[in-house]
Amino acid sequence: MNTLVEENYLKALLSLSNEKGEVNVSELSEKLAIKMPTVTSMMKKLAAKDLVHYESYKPLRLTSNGQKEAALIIRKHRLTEMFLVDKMGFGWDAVHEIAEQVEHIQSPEFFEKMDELLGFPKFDPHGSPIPDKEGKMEWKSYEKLLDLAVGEKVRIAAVVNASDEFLKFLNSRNIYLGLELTVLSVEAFDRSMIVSYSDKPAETFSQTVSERLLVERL
Amino acid sequence: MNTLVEENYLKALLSLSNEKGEVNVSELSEKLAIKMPTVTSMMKKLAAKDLVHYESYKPLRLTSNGQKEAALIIRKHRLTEMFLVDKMGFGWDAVHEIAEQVEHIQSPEFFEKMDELLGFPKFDPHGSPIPDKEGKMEWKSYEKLLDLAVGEKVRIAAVVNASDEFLKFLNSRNIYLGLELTVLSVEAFDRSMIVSYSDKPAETFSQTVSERLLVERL
DNA sequence: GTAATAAGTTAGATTAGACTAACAAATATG
DNA sequence: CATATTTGTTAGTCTAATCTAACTTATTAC
Repeated sequence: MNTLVEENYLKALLSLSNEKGEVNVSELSEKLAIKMPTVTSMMKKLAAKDLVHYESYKPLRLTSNGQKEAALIIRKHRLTEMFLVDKMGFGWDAVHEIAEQVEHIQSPEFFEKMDELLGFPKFDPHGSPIPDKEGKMEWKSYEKLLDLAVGEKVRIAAVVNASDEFLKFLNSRNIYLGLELTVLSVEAFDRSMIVSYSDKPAETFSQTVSERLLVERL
Repeated sequence: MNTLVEENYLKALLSLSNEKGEVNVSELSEKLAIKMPTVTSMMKKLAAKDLVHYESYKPLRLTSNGQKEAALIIRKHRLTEMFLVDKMGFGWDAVHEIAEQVEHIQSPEFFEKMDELLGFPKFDPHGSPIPDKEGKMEWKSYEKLLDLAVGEKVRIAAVVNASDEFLKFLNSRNIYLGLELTVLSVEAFDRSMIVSYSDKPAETFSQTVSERLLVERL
Protein backbone atom coordinates (compact mmCIF):
# COMPACT_ATOMS: atom_id res chain seq x y z
CA MET A 1 0.00 0.00 0.00
CA ASN A 2 1.24 3.48 -0.81
CA THR A 3 1.14 6.51 1.45
CA LEU A 4 -0.83 9.60 0.58
CA VAL A 5 2.43 11.36 -0.23
CA GLU A 6 3.59 8.58 -2.53
CA GLU A 7 0.23 8.70 -4.27
CA ASN A 8 0.72 12.38 -4.98
CA TYR A 9 4.11 11.75 -6.55
CA LEU A 10 2.72 8.99 -8.74
CA LYS A 11 -0.19 11.07 -9.89
CA ALA A 12 1.99 14.06 -10.72
CA LEU A 13 4.40 11.82 -12.57
CA LEU A 14 1.63 10.32 -14.69
CA SER A 15 0.10 13.64 -15.56
CA LEU A 16 3.51 15.09 -16.52
CA SER A 17 4.39 12.09 -18.67
CA ASN A 18 1.04 12.35 -20.44
CA GLU A 19 1.75 15.99 -21.17
CA LYS A 20 5.29 15.67 -22.40
CA GLY A 21 6.68 12.16 -22.46
CA GLU A 22 9.92 12.58 -20.55
CA VAL A 23 9.85 13.90 -17.03
CA ASN A 24 12.79 15.51 -15.23
CA VAL A 25 13.33 15.73 -11.53
CA SER A 26 13.10 19.51 -11.78
CA GLU A 27 9.71 19.39 -13.49
CA LEU A 28 8.29 17.05 -10.92
CA SER A 29 9.79 19.18 -8.18
CA GLU A 30 8.16 22.26 -9.69
CA LYS A 31 4.78 20.59 -10.13
CA LEU A 32 4.63 19.33 -6.56
CA ALA A 33 6.27 22.42 -5.06
CA ILE A 34 8.75 20.15 -3.32
CA LYS A 35 12.49 20.73 -3.50
CA MET A 36 14.60 18.60 -5.79
CA PRO A 37 16.57 16.64 -3.20
CA THR A 38 13.32 15.48 -1.64
CA VAL A 39 12.07 14.38 -5.02
CA THR A 40 15.28 12.46 -5.72
CA SER A 41 15.02 10.55 -2.49
CA MET A 42 11.36 9.76 -3.05
CA MET A 43 12.21 8.48 -6.54
CA LYS A 44 14.65 6.04 -4.99
CA LYS A 45 11.99 4.90 -2.59
CA LEU A 46 9.44 4.43 -5.38
CA ALA A 47 12.04 2.64 -7.49
CA ALA A 48 12.55 0.19 -4.62
CA LYS A 49 8.79 -0.47 -4.73
CA ASP A 50 8.97 -1.00 -8.48
CA LEU A 51 6.79 2.00 -9.22
CA VAL A 52 9.31 4.12 -11.14
CA HIS A 53 12.44 3.42 -13.17
CA TYR A 54 15.14 5.54 -11.64
CA GLU A 55 18.72 6.05 -12.78
CA SER A 56 20.86 9.00 -11.66
CA TYR A 57 20.71 11.93 -14.05
CA LYS A 58 18.25 10.14 -16.34
CA PRO A 59 14.64 11.19 -16.97
CA LEU A 60 12.00 9.60 -14.75
CA ARG A 61 9.64 6.92 -16.01
CA LEU A 62 6.80 5.11 -14.29
CA THR A 63 6.98 1.31 -14.37
CA SER A 64 3.87 -0.40 -15.71
CA ASN A 65 3.08 -1.07 -12.10
CA GLY A 66 3.43 2.61 -11.19
CA GLN A 67 1.42 3.61 -14.22
CA LYS A 68 -1.44 1.44 -13.10
CA GLU A 69 -1.36 2.71 -9.52
CA ALA A 70 -1.31 6.29 -10.75
CA ALA A 71 -4.16 5.69 -13.16
CA LEU A 72 -6.25 4.22 -10.37
CA ILE A 73 -5.75 7.37 -8.30
CA ILE A 74 -6.75 9.48 -11.28
CA ARG A 75 -9.77 7.23 -11.68
CA LYS A 76 -10.79 8.02 -8.12
CA HIS A 77 -10.16 11.72 -8.66
CA ARG A 78 -12.25 11.91 -11.81
CA LEU A 79 -15.08 9.77 -10.52
CA THR A 80 -15.20 12.07 -7.52
CA GLU A 81 -15.31 15.20 -9.66
CA MET A 82 -18.07 13.68 -11.71
CA PHE A 83 -20.00 12.71 -8.62
CA LEU A 84 -19.64 16.15 -7.07
CA VAL A 85 -20.92 17.85 -10.20
CA ASP A 86 -23.61 15.38 -11.21
CA LYS A 87 -24.93 14.09 -7.91
CA MET A 88 -24.16 16.86 -5.47
CA GLY A 89 -24.70 19.95 -7.55
CA PHE A 90 -21.24 21.55 -7.41
CA GLY A 91 -19.98 23.76 -10.22
CA TRP A 92 -17.22 22.21 -12.34
CA ASP A 93 -14.82 24.93 -11.20
CA ALA A 94 -15.35 24.03 -7.53
CA VAL A 95 -14.64 20.33 -7.45
CA HIS A 96 -10.91 19.97 -7.95
CA GLU A 97 -9.83 20.82 -4.41
CA ILE A 98 -12.30 18.42 -2.87
CA ALA A 99 -11.42 15.63 -5.29
CA GLU A 100 -7.72 16.08 -4.42
CA GLN A 101 -8.60 14.91 -0.95
CA VAL A 102 -11.26 12.33 -1.71
CA GLU A 103 -9.01 10.54 -4.22
CA HIS A 104 -6.91 9.19 -1.34
CA ILE A 105 -9.76 7.40 0.35
CA GLN A 106 -9.05 3.70 0.70
CA SER A 107 -12.30 1.94 -0.10
CA PRO A 108 -12.90 0.24 -3.43
CA GLU A 109 -16.62 -0.05 -2.60
CA PHE A 110 -16.94 3.70 -2.18
CA PHE A 111 -15.71 4.40 -5.69
CA GLU A 112 -17.53 1.42 -7.18
CA LYS A 113 -20.73 2.84 -5.81
CA MET A 114 -20.00 6.26 -7.26
CA ASP A 115 -19.23 4.70 -10.61
CA GLU A 116 -22.48 2.78 -10.52
CA LEU A 117 -24.60 5.76 -9.45
CA LEU A 118 -23.06 7.78 -12.25
CA GLY A 119 -23.82 5.10 -14.82
CA PHE A 120 -20.16 4.14 -15.46
CA PRO A 121 -19.08 7.37 -17.14
CA LYS A 122 -16.08 7.38 -19.49
CA PHE A 123 -15.23 11.07 -19.10
CA ASP A 124 -15.12 13.52 -16.21
CA PRO A 125 -16.71 16.98 -16.10
CA HIS A 126 -13.63 18.51 -17.75
CA GLY A 127 -13.80 16.00 -20.59
CA SER A 128 -10.81 13.98 -19.37
CA PRO A 129 -11.08 10.21 -19.66
CA ILE A 130 -11.77 8.16 -16.53
CA PRO A 131 -9.43 5.13 -16.33
CA ASP A 132 -11.14 1.77 -15.81
CA LYS A 133 -10.49 -0.56 -12.87
CA GLU A 134 -7.39 -1.92 -14.57
CA GLY A 135 -6.04 1.59 -14.98
CA LYS A 136 -6.61 1.73 -18.74
CA MET A 137 -7.94 4.92 -20.20
CA GLU A 138 -9.47 5.71 -23.56
CA TRP A 139 -7.55 8.46 -25.23
CA LYS A 140 -9.97 9.96 -27.66
CA SER A 141 -7.88 12.42 -29.62
CA TYR A 142 -9.75 15.64 -29.85
CA GLU A 143 -8.52 18.63 -31.82
CA LYS A 144 -7.64 21.98 -30.37
CA LEU A 145 -10.08 24.69 -31.32
CA LEU A 146 -7.00 26.68 -32.30
CA ASP A 147 -6.28 24.35 -35.22
CA LEU A 148 -9.63 24.65 -36.94
CA ALA A 149 -10.50 26.66 -40.03
CA VAL A 150 -13.13 29.31 -40.67
CA GLY A 151 -16.64 27.97 -41.10
CA GLU A 152 -16.25 24.82 -39.01
CA LYS A 153 -18.97 23.88 -36.56
CA VAL A 154 -17.78 22.02 -33.48
CA ARG A 155 -18.77 20.79 -30.03
CA ILE A 156 -16.57 21.38 -26.97
CA ALA A 157 -15.44 17.99 -25.70
CA ALA A 158 -12.77 18.72 -23.11
CA VAL A 159 -10.48 21.36 -21.66
CA VAL A 160 -6.72 21.16 -21.36
CA ASN A 161 -4.89 22.30 -18.28
CA ALA A 162 -8.03 23.16 -16.39
CA SER A 163 -6.81 25.74 -13.88
CA ASP A 164 -9.23 27.35 -11.54
CA GLU A 165 -8.94 30.70 -13.33
CA PHE A 166 -9.60 29.13 -16.71
CA LEU A 167 -12.68 27.30 -15.46
CA LYS A 168 -13.99 30.48 -13.87
CA PHE A 169 -13.39 32.32 -17.11
CA LEU A 170 -15.36 29.69 -19.05
CA ASN A 171 -18.14 29.80 -16.52
CA SER A 172 -18.39 33.57 -16.75
CA ARG A 173 -18.74 33.36 -20.55
CA ASN A 174 -21.33 30.60 -20.30
CA ILE A 175 -19.06 28.08 -21.96
CA TYR A 176 -19.60 24.50 -20.92
CA LEU A 177 -18.89 20.96 -22.10
CA GLY A 178 -21.08 20.04 -25.05
CA LEU A 179 -21.53 23.62 -26.19
CA GLU A 180 -21.65 23.96 -29.99
CA LEU A 181 -19.88 26.79 -31.72
CA THR A 182 -18.98 28.06 -35.16
CA VAL A 183 -15.65 29.56 -36.21
CA LEU A 184 -16.41 32.87 -37.90
CA SER A 185 -12.92 34.13 -38.60
CA VAL A 186 -9.30 33.70 -37.62
CA GLU A 187 -6.81 36.57 -37.28
CA ALA A 188 -3.56 35.38 -38.84
CA PHE A 189 -1.51 37.90 -36.89
CA ASP A 190 -2.13 36.65 -33.33
CA ARG A 191 -4.27 33.58 -34.08
CA SER A 192 -7.19 35.05 -32.17
CA MET A 193 -10.52 33.68 -33.30
CA ILE A 194 -14.02 35.03 -33.61
CA VAL A 195 -16.70 32.47 -32.87
CA SER A 196 -20.43 32.40 -32.34
CA TYR A 197 -22.32 30.22 -29.90
CA SER A 198 -25.66 30.10 -28.08
CA ASP A 199 -27.25 33.51 -28.50
CA LYS A 200 -23.90 35.27 -28.89
CA PRO A 201 -23.30 36.30 -32.48
CA ALA A 202 -19.57 37.01 -32.15
CA GLU A 203 -17.08 36.50 -29.35
CA THR A 204 -13.31 36.78 -29.61
CA PHE A 205 -11.10 34.02 -28.19
CA SER A 206 -7.40 34.61 -27.71
CA GLN A 207 -4.94 31.87 -28.64
CA THR A 208 -4.56 31.16 -24.92
CA VAL A 209 -8.21 30.20 -24.83
CA SER A 210 -8.53 28.39 -28.13
CA GLU A 211 -5.54 26.15 -27.57
CA ARG A 212 -7.03 24.89 -24.35
CA LEU A 213 -10.43 23.97 -25.72
CA LEU A 214 -10.63 20.51 -27.27
CA VAL A 215 -13.42 19.98 -29.76
CA GLU A 216 -15.20 17.44 -31.93
CA ARG A 217 -16.18 18.42 -35.46
CA LEU A 218 -19.89 18.21 -36.21
CA MET B 1 -5.51 23.90 11.65
CA ASN B 2 -5.12 20.46 13.19
CA THR B 3 -3.42 17.47 11.64
CA LEU B 4 -5.33 14.31 10.84
CA VAL B 5 -3.63 12.65 13.79
CA GLU B 6 -4.60 15.44 16.17
CA GLU B 7 -8.17 15.18 14.92
CA ASN B 8 -8.22 11.51 15.82
CA TYR B 9 -7.06 12.22 19.35
CA LEU B 10 -9.72 14.90 19.79
CA LYS B 11 -12.47 12.70 18.49
CA ALA B 12 -11.47 9.77 20.69
CA LEU B 13 -11.25 12.08 23.68
CA LEU B 14 -14.73 13.44 23.10
CA SER B 15 -16.30 10.05 22.64
CA LEU B 16 -14.63 8.72 25.79
CA SER B 17 -15.69 11.71 27.85
CA ASN B 18 -19.25 11.30 26.63
CA GLU B 19 -19.18 7.67 27.70
CA LYS B 20 -17.64 8.10 31.10
CA GLY B 21 -16.87 11.64 32.13
CA GLU B 22 -13.24 11.39 33.18
CA VAL B 23 -10.68 10.12 30.72
CA ASN B 24 -7.31 8.65 31.67
CA VAL B 25 -4.22 8.50 29.53
CA SER B 26 -4.43 4.72 29.61
CA GLU B 27 -8.01 4.69 28.30
CA LEU B 28 -7.19 7.01 25.46
CA SER B 29 -4.08 4.97 24.72
CA GLU B 30 -6.18 1.83 24.62
CA LYS B 31 -8.88 3.35 22.42
CA LEU B 32 -6.43 4.66 19.85
CA ALA B 33 -4.10 1.66 20.06
CA ILE B 34 -1.23 4.06 20.65
CA LYS B 35 1.23 3.60 23.51
CA MET B 36 0.92 5.79 26.60
CA PRO B 37 4.10 7.84 26.20
CA THR B 38 2.96 8.90 22.75
CA VAL B 39 -0.39 9.91 24.15
CA THR B 40 1.22 11.94 26.92
CA SER B 41 3.32 13.88 24.50
CA MET B 42 0.39 14.53 22.21
CA MET B 43 -1.62 15.79 25.18
CA LYS B 44 1.08 18.35 25.86
CA LYS B 45 0.97 19.42 22.26
CA LEU B 46 -2.81 19.76 22.30
CA ALA B 47 -2.64 21.60 25.61
CA ALA B 48 -0.30 24.12 23.98
CA LYS B 49 -2.96 24.64 21.31
CA ASP B 50 -5.61 25.12 23.99
CA LEU B 51 -7.51 22.03 22.97
CA VAL B 52 -7.11 19.97 26.15
CA HIS B 53 -6.48 20.76 29.80
CA TYR B 54 -3.44 18.75 30.76
CA GLU B 55 -1.78 18.36 34.15
CA SER B 56 0.59 15.52 34.97
CA TYR B 57 -1.13 12.55 36.56
CA LYS B 58 -4.56 14.19 36.33
CA PRO B 59 -7.45 13.00 34.13
CA LEU B 60 -7.69 14.54 30.68
CA ARG B 61 -10.33 17.11 29.78
CA LEU B 62 -11.10 18.83 26.50
CA THR B 63 -11.16 22.63 26.61
CA SER B 64 -14.34 24.21 25.26
CA ASN B 65 -12.28 24.90 22.20
CA GLY B 66 -11.24 21.27 21.89
CA GLN B 67 -14.77 20.15 22.50
CA LYS B 68 -16.01 22.21 19.63
CA GLU B 69 -13.30 21.01 17.26
CA ALA B 70 -14.03 17.40 18.20
CA ALA B 71 -17.76 17.86 17.77
CA LEU B 72 -17.22 19.30 14.31
CA ILE B 73 -15.26 16.22 13.30
CA ILE B 74 -18.03 14.02 14.65
CA ARG B 75 -20.47 16.16 12.69
CA LYS B 76 -18.56 15.38 9.51
CA HIS B 77 -18.39 11.71 10.40
CA ARG B 78 -22.09 11.37 11.05
CA LEU B 79 -23.18 13.42 8.06
CA THR B 80 -20.99 11.17 5.95
CA GLU B 81 -22.50 8.01 7.40
CA MET B 82 -25.94 9.38 6.77
CA PHE B 83 -25.05 10.33 3.22
CA LEU B 84 -23.55 6.92 2.48
CA VAL B 85 -26.64 5.13 3.73
CA ASP B 86 -29.32 7.47 2.41
CA LYS B 87 -27.87 8.76 -0.83
CA MET B 88 -25.45 6.07 -1.88
CA GLY B 89 -27.24 2.94 -0.79
CA PHE B 90 -24.69 1.47 1.64
CA GLY B 91 -25.80 -0.73 4.51
CA TRP B 92 -25.51 0.89 7.95
CA ASP B 93 -22.94 -1.73 8.93
CA ALA B 94 -20.65 -0.79 6.04
CA VAL B 95 -20.25 2.95 6.45
CA HIS B 96 -18.08 3.43 9.51
CA GLU B 97 -14.73 2.68 7.87
CA ILE B 98 -15.39 5.01 4.98
CA ALA B 99 -16.65 7.80 7.24
CA GLU B 100 -13.47 7.49 9.34
CA GLN B 101 -11.58 8.70 6.31
CA VAL B 102 -14.05 11.16 4.84
CA GLU B 103 -14.39 12.98 8.17
CA HIS B 104 -10.90 14.46 7.71
CA ILE B 105 -11.71 16.17 4.45
CA GLN B 106 -11.12 19.90 4.66
CA SER B 107 -14.00 21.52 2.82
CA PRO B 108 -16.88 23.16 4.62
CA GLU B 109 -18.84 23.32 1.36
CA PHE B 110 -18.62 19.55 0.89
CA PHE B 111 -20.30 18.85 4.20
CA GLU B 112 -22.75 21.73 3.86
CA LYS B 113 -23.89 20.22 0.62
CA MET B 114 -24.31 16.79 2.19
CA ASP B 115 -26.28 18.32 5.02
CA GLU B 116 -28.53 20.12 2.57
CA LEU B 117 -29.07 17.08 0.33
CA LEU B 118 -29.98 15.08 3.41
CA GLY B 119 -32.48 17.69 4.58
CA PHE B 120 -30.47 18.76 7.66
CA PRO B 121 -30.81 15.55 9.65
CA LYS B 122 -30.45 15.63 13.44
CA PHE B 123 -29.45 11.97 13.86
CA ASP B 124 -27.19 9.59 11.99
CA PRO B 125 -28.07 6.06 10.81
CA HIS B 126 -27.10 4.61 14.19
CA GLY B 127 -29.38 7.08 15.98
CA SER B 128 -26.52 9.21 17.30
CA PRO B 129 -27.06 12.98 17.24
CA ILE B 130 -25.33 15.05 14.57
CA PRO B 131 -23.69 18.18 16.09
CA ASP B 132 -24.63 21.48 14.45
CA LYS B 133 -22.14 23.88 12.85
CA GLU B 134 -21.29 25.32 16.26
CA GLY B 135 -20.55 21.84 17.57
CA LYS B 136 -23.65 21.64 19.75
CA MET B 137 -25.51 18.36 19.85
CA GLU B 138 -28.98 17.45 21.02
CA TRP B 139 -28.76 14.72 23.60
CA LYS B 140 -32.15 13.11 23.49
CA SER B 141 -32.08 10.65 26.35
CA TYR B 142 -33.45 7.39 25.15
CA GLU B 143 -34.00 4.38 27.38
CA LYS B 144 -32.25 1.07 27.07
CA LEU B 145 -34.52 -1.72 25.90
CA LEU B 146 -33.10 -3.66 28.85
CA ASP B 147 -34.84 -1.37 31.35
CA LEU B 148 -38.37 -1.78 30.00
CA ALA B 149 -41.17 -3.87 31.47
CA VAL B 150 -43.33 -6.61 29.97
CA GLY B 151 -46.06 -5.36 27.66
CA GLU B 152 -44.37 -2.15 26.54
CA LYS B 153 -44.40 -1.22 22.86
CA VAL B 154 -41.37 0.72 21.67
CA ARG B 155 -39.53 1.98 18.60
CA ILE B 156 -35.78 1.51 18.17
CA ALA B 157 -34.18 4.96 18.15
CA ALA B 158 -30.46 4.34 18.39
CA VAL B 159 -27.74 1.80 19.11
CA VAL B 160 -25.00 2.09 21.70
CA ASN B 161 -21.45 1.08 20.93
CA ALA B 162 -22.18 0.17 17.36
CA SER B 163 -19.42 -2.31 16.59
CA ASP B 164 -19.27 -3.98 13.23
CA GLU B 165 -20.27 -7.32 14.68
CA PHE B 166 -23.27 -5.85 16.46
CA LEU B 167 -24.49 -4.08 13.35
CA LYS B 168 -24.08 -7.25 11.31
CA PHE B 169 -26.02 -9.15 13.96
CA LEU B 170 -28.85 -6.61 13.80
CA ASN B 171 -28.85 -6.74 10.03
CA SER B 172 -29.07 -10.51 10.02
CA ARG B 173 -32.12 -10.39 12.32
CA ASN B 174 -33.77 -7.69 10.22
CA ILE B 175 -33.53 -5.15 13.01
CA TYR B 176 -33.24 -1.54 11.87
CA LEU B 177 -33.75 1.97 13.18
CA GLY B 178 -37.43 2.81 13.53
CA LEU B 179 -38.46 -0.82 13.99
CA GLU B 180 -41.33 -1.23 16.45
CA LEU B 181 -41.35 -4.07 18.93
CA THR B 182 -43.24 -5.38 21.93
CA VAL B 183 -41.72 -6.83 25.11
CA LEU B 184 -43.39 -10.19 25.68
CA SER B 185 -41.51 -11.38 28.73
CA VAL B 186 -38.37 -10.85 30.76
CA GLU B 187 -36.35 -13.63 32.35
CA ALA B 188 -35.37 -12.44 35.81
CA PHE B 189 -32.43 -14.85 36.02
CA ASP B 190 -30.26 -13.54 33.18
CA ARG B 191 -32.36 -10.54 32.09
CA SER B 192 -32.88 -12.04 28.66
CA MET B 193 -35.99 -10.78 26.94
CA ILE B 194 -38.53 -12.22 24.57
CA VAL B 195 -39.87 -9.68 22.08
CA SER B 196 -41.99 -9.69 18.97
CA TYR B 197 -41.52 -7.50 15.91
CA SER B 198 -42.42 -7.43 12.23
CA ASP B 199 -43.67 -10.89 11.34
CA LYS B 200 -41.66 -12.58 14.08
CA PRO B 201 -43.89 -13.69 16.95
CA ALA B 202 -41.11 -14.28 19.49
CA GLU B 203 -37.36 -13.65 19.45
CA THR B 204 -35.04 -13.85 22.42
CA PHE B 205 -32.59 -11.01 23.08
CA SER B 206 -29.74 -11.51 25.51
CA GLN B 207 -28.85 -8.72 27.93
CA THR B 208 -25.86 -7.93 25.73
CA VAL B 209 -28.27 -7.05 22.95
CA SER B 210 -31.00 -5.31 24.91
CA GLU B 211 -28.64 -3.00 26.76
CA ARG B 212 -27.30 -1.70 23.49
CA LEU B 213 -30.64 -0.90 21.88
CA LEU B 214 -32.01 2.53 22.76
CA VAL B 215 -35.75 2.94 22.37
CA GLU B 216 -38.64 5.41 22.51
CA ARG B 217 -41.87 4.33 24.16
CA LEU B 218 -44.90 4.43 21.91
C1' DG C 1 1.11 2.11 56.55
C1' DT C 2 4.43 -0.21 53.91
C1' DA C 3 4.97 -3.15 49.85
C1' DA C 4 3.25 -4.47 45.40
C1' DT C 5 0.93 -3.13 41.30
C1' DA C 6 -0.89 0.00 38.05
C1' DA C 7 -0.69 4.29 35.71
C1' DG C 8 1.93 8.03 33.95
C1' DT C 9 6.24 10.39 32.61
C1' DT C 10 10.97 11.11 30.83
C1' DA C 11 14.62 10.03 27.90
C1' DG C 12 16.22 8.45 23.86
C1' DA C 13 15.69 5.94 19.29
C1' DT C 14 13.28 5.43 14.81
C1' DT C 15 10.84 6.50 10.41
C1' DA C 16 8.72 9.40 6.84
C1' DG C 17 9.03 13.36 4.57
C1' DA C 18 10.53 17.71 4.25
C1' DC C 19 14.55 21.25 4.10
C1' DT C 20 19.47 23.74 3.10
C1' DA C 21 24.27 23.72 1.81
C1' DA C 22 27.69 21.90 -0.82
C1' DC C 23 29.27 19.20 -4.48
C1' DA C 24 28.99 16.71 -9.18
C1' DA C 25 27.26 15.93 -13.78
C1' DA C 26 25.20 17.47 -17.89
C1' DT C 27 24.14 21.12 -20.95
C1' DA C 28 24.59 25.60 -23.03
C1' DT C 29 27.36 29.52 -24.49
C1' DG C 30 30.94 32.33 -26.14
C1' DC D 1 36.66 23.38 -26.23
C1' DA D 2 36.72 25.72 -21.92
C1' DT D 3 33.85 27.85 -18.87
C1' DA D 4 29.39 29.18 -17.02
C1' DT D 5 24.84 27.70 -16.02
C1' DT D 6 21.49 24.47 -15.05
C1' DT D 7 20.18 20.20 -13.25
C1' DG D 8 20.73 16.54 -10.08
C1' DT D 9 22.81 14.23 -6.01
C1' DT D 10 24.84 13.69 -1.34
C1' DA D 11 25.16 14.77 3.27
C1' DG D 12 23.25 16.39 7.16
C1' DT D 13 19.39 18.74 9.84
C1' DC D 14 14.49 19.17 11.33
C1' DT D 15 9.68 17.98 12.74
C1' DA D 16 5.73 14.95 13.55
C1' DA D 17 4.46 10.85 15.30
C1' DT D 18 5.59 6.73 16.78
C1' DC D 19 8.16 3.23 19.81
C1' DT D 20 10.88 0.87 24.09
C1' DA D 21 13.24 1.09 28.43
C1' DA D 22 13.67 3.08 32.66
C1' DC D 23 11.98 5.80 36.21
C1' DT D 24 8.25 8.14 39.16
C1' DT D 25 3.77 8.81 41.15
C1' DA D 26 -0.59 7.06 42.50
C1' DT D 27 -3.47 3.31 43.94
C1' DT D 28 -4.47 -1.16 45.97
C1' DA D 29 -3.84 -4.86 49.11
C1' DC D 30 -2.59 -6.90 52.89
